[in-house]
Amino acid sequence: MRYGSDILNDDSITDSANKLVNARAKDMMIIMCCNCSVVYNGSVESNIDKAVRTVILKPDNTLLVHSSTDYKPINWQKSSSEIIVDVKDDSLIIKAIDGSDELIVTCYEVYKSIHYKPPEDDSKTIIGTEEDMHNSIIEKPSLIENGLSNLEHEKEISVGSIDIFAYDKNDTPVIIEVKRRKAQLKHVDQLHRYVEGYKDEFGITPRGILVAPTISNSAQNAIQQKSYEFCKLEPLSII
Amino acid sequence: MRYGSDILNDDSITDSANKLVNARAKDMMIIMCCNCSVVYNGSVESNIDKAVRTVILKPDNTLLVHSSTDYKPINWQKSSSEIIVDVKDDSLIIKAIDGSDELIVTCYEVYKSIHYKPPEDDSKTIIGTEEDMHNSIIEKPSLIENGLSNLEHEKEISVGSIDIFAYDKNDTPVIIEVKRRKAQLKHVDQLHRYVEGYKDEFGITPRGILVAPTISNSAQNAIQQKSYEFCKLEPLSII
DNA sequence: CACTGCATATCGCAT
DNA sequence: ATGCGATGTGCAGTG
Repeated sequence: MRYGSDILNDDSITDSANKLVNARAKDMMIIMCCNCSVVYNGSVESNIDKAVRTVILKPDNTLLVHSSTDYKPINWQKSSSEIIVDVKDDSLIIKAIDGSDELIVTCYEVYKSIHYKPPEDDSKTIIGTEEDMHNSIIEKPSLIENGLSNLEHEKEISVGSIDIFAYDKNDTPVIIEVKRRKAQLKHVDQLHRYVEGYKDEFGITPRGILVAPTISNSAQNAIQQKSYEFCKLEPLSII
Repeated sequence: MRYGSDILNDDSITDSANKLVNARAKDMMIIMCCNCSVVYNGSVESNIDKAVRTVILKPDNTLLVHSSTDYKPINWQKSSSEIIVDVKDDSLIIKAIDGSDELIVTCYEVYKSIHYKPPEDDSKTIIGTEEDMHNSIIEKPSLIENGLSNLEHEKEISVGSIDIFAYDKNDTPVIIEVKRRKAQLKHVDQLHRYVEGYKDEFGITPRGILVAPTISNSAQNAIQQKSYEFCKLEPLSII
């Protein structure tokens, strides 16, 4: 029963280790179904007990340990890590070290492995980002309101970078903060910082406009309390 | 050459699909090395061209498509999705639908698969979180300063939840915001919101203290400009 | 190197 | 369901 519920041990630990090292030398993707425990020591410390999991070791040195639930790996190390493979006490040990961050995967049995040579590059085209919203507004400022002029993208002030800066029809400066998802309190905070920073730096009180597809009730309250404005804009409606 | 650089096609698409459906019915983890293209339509739209990648389908309906680089999958759908498996035009199609979010993985060839029954639960113990810092402060307020009293954890006010609220030796209210990483401008924003909110709600001006292992220069400037305070605390030093 | 800010962020928890 | 806030957030872009 090759792919059945009984897990068959294909190789000895030594064989698995040799195959792994060979695959690494050829920049291959490595996926292992194995019985393993994991220790992480970094800015936090974590432990997971011995169990069957999926270990992925990518040619860029990313190391992922996936459990049977969730989007996120149960443990991982980023591509900036150094990989050290070793056999000790009949276990296959994969260490991924990134400065003082250390991830150690100890594999007691390797049940199945997949090794393959990945494509050289693997790109993704994506539409509907916040950047797309910026570009639409710059091209067509009337999406926000009529009469906006002298638009600046990513205007740097002392307390950060304003998404879009402009002047309205009365020549009042306008600070526009754009979000691709529902606007929340922290986004009002961010707009508030830019408005206060601009005031401190230039001595003029600008308008503040939060642009997003929707806004939470408390963010709406904060907007009103501070006399800012909200402007509804859907990321995918403007392509 | 079983795990070599030549990728051997194990099964027909129909066989792969049947095995996949069987494994799903048994709540198994499914990993496939396959030649696939992916389309995502949700709050953004994305496309990736046909190439060899790693597809993981978890029993909780998480669907991940991993490329050969990076921590993040190149495409994915969260566990809240519904999974539909189909065969069409000699391709294996996996759809993961979550409301109006739709991820479609089209597999043209399945080179290798791993199916296994995962452990029932797979927990992780972790030390050094922000919550650990909270608990240490509550147990020993002198980590911040001497004379703090009447500590409240997660005190709710109208504009959010204060990590730790207390009174100092002069009975002045103190708002403490804790971070486990380097404090940044947005964290000063957050503290600022709580301080202003408290002022509006209770008519008393509280002190504001940001607690973190380090702080960025601009955050330090903002702290001083607003007469808040910074208190250095390492997450792992207080266990 | 430090720092800001986006992300299909995800995820937990409380209302 | 809505919404806030942490995350070992990761990661690109900028100065």
